[in-house]
Amino acid sequence: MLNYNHKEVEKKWQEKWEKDGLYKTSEDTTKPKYFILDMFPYPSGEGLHVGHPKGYIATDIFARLKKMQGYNVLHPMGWDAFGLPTENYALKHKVHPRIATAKNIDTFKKQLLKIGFSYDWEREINTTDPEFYKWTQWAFLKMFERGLAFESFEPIIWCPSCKTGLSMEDLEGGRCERCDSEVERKPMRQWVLRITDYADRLLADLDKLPDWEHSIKEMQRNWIGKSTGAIVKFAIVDCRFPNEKKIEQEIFTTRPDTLFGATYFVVAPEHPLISDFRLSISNFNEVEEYMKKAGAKSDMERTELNKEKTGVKIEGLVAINPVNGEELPIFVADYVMMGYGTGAIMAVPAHDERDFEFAKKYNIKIKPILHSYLEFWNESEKTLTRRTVNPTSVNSGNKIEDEELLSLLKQQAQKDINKDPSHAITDYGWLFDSGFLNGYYAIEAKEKMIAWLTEKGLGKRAVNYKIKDWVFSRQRYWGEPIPIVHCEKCGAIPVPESELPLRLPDVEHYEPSGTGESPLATIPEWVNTKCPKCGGAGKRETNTMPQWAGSSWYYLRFIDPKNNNALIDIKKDKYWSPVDFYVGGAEHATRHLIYARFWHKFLFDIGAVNYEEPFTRLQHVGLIMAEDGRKMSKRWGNVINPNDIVEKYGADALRVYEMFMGPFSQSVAWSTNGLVGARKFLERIYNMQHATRNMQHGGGAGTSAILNLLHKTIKKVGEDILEFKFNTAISAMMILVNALEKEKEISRDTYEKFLIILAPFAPHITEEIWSGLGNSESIFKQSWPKYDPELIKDEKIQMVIQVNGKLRDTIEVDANISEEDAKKIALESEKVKKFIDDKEIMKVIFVGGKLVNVVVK
RNA sequence: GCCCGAGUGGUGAAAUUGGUAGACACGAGGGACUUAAAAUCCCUUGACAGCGAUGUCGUGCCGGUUCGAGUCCGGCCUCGGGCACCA
Repeated sequence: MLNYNHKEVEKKWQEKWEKDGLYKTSEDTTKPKYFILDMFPYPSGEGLHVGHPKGYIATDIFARLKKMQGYNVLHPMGWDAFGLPTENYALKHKVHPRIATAKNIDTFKKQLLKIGFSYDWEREINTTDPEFYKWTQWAFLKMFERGLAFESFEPIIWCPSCKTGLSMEDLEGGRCERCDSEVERKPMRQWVLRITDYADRLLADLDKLPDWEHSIKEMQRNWIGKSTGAIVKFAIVDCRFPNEKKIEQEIFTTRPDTLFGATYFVVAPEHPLISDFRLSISNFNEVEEYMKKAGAKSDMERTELNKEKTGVKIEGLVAINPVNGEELPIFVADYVMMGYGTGAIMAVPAHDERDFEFAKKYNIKIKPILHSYLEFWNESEKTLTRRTVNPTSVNSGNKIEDEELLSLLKQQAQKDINKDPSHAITDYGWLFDSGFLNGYYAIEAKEKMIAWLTEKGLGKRAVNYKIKDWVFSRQRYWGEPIPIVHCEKCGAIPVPESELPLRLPDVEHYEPSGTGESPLATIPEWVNTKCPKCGGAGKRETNTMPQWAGSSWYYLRFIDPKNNNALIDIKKDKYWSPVDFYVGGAEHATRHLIYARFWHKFLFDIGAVNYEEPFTRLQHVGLIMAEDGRKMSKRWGNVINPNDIVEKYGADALRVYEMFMGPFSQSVAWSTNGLVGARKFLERIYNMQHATRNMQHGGGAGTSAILNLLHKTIKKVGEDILEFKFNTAISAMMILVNALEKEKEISRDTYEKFLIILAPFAPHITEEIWSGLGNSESIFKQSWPKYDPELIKDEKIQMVIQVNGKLRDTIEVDANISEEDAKKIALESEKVKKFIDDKEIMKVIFVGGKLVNVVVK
């Protein structure tokens, strides 16, 4: 038996490929292109574990296939290296983040190189490289020019442990995603990107991405969270002067059709209305106390305590319902959020669960105004039947004119609310007690109400999004400096493009101040500068950009990594963009992938790129769990380093095993036994060289059964790779190997074709065998074998014979057997006869090339 | 609570438009080779009954459509993911 020495072989070929520039990207634009991209890693201090390369292996196999099929393939790698994890690591270990980053990248790269990826390392990028972040800053300035980047003074989310402001996307369950601390609200100056301006396009264009996974699109839709409804103006009146309208307070509602059912009005504890009217509020002390209590609660507590709603009635003020002039009591309650809509709502307890709960607790009137069904008691059968009142049974089809029917619906609604509170939830139905909306169905009533409000100037159609503008500044050191100078005379002035990159100063101390000031603020020689506009004294912006800045556009730079004049050459972008296939973790669905789509659309708007969406096809990679079923983590001590696996079993075994584990996007637990299986599979292939040793090149095509199987395998492997079904591709190759092993001799041609289709999975061992067979050119310069459609046709098939759908016999017949012959053979089968002997044959069903089913009674 | 997705052997899993359920692999059991072990090779391996041929049952549960359902429809249950007082 030959002994396969993976260590020697893998090293040999990795050096040779590197020396020959085998993976250098071709710029021959006459060929079709394919841009296949991994989400570039964040080089942490911990190095890669075996789960990380899973996606990289998949894209590598795909890239190699595409290259062998004649495409110009762009398959690059780089480093997303700015941000808190490195900075915290650096503080802890007392090394400068720059040094730590360089060290971590070195570790990561060494790990990746051992696995034998076909990356074009000449295009390697690093977000912390000034030549790279020059363009991150440039894009920021372009946004600033267009008012998309602006300074805001609204309170933001602050992580006391990371000592920085965060964006909505940086939270996980209301806590800091990075350190799991409870976050606070902190009023401070910050830079914000107006991503909400793009919310509608980000949502609508998801429909233009058919090759994105459904689940990820769904997550983005939920995150953007579009609601359509109306803004309605309520007058706020001081009870002492009922005829004097103080102000108009707007509310947002998705259900303007239920305006007649509003029985109270609520404002968020942070709402300015309260302090503006403090003199009108007779119980201001009580209200103020509630506001303080609510303010002391973190966002976490506020949502966790959602079982019991709290609030305080504001005495001395009422809100006037614009549709009927009714006076509504006003409450302050923390179930209404300042950050969504207008921070004030009309409450319709009969048709909203939350309002219902609150109204019950504080004894507020619950007034139903719509319902959809009636119940009838059948005395003889003693049953209660529920009948939905449907539009067709009603007059013209869309409006109930019958007063009696409406009054029955009203009685039913009242009955249901008294009986079972769960009936009180928002429901669609026919309206009553609603003035001009009486008799209409809710959906139409909504439109009628919007039209009415608009006409009277009391409101208008409105859209609200859950997505918030992107808080874009961090009060930390390790990030891109924001290229702005503050001048007392001129305000915030952009650093001129010619001065980019604005380099991050190299300093000894970069500890966060914790006060909301960036560590950069402590370096006077850096902070103090001239105003680019007036030349007077100016101070540099000291906040830095968040970790997600560079990753929002990095993929473009791979196309043109060394361009000094532009972010990307528009012609090169035209050829290579968009990314044809993007593979990475699902955890980026609502952060990186939304940010990148936003930046890309912006770059498109300013004419910097040609296409509106950056990623055509998107696939998420399933996690690899530890053997104990938990996540691999230092904390559990169950991390497996790919270096150890490569050392012991070889990179090819690792690659084949990770692709064979199960469906690509599913998470699976690591199994060393399974890995050993992959290694054995490769050894068997290596040892098969014996059987081919004496064969002449191109000689002996092999038996027809083997040829048939070979061509079926070529077809299946090619198709499965394109669909990311690597597990079944490998299984097909295993079936072929099992069959080849049973042969005394293997044709050289068959063996070589098989090696080529295996090569993307196991590049080292196949290249070694390939060269050992006397081939001087790399196996990766071969073109992907074509299967012969004639050869994969089966002449004989196993025809299944069923009786009443149950398998009773299988008989080998000609593949193109006629219906008549098939039925005849089926009925003559001894096994079948046993089951139809004493029965009447009702019919016989024939499915060509598959089966005969005899139906008997 | 709301929105997605998924439930198949001891395990990871396969299964064109509805057409042989469990491919392929791991594990387990048995055997060959060996002084012995490892490695390798061969056989068995969904459950139940049977010496066997074979039969019955079987894709989370209940029901339906169909000659025929893992696959389609209706109603549940469980698990995973996302969002979470978003008006």
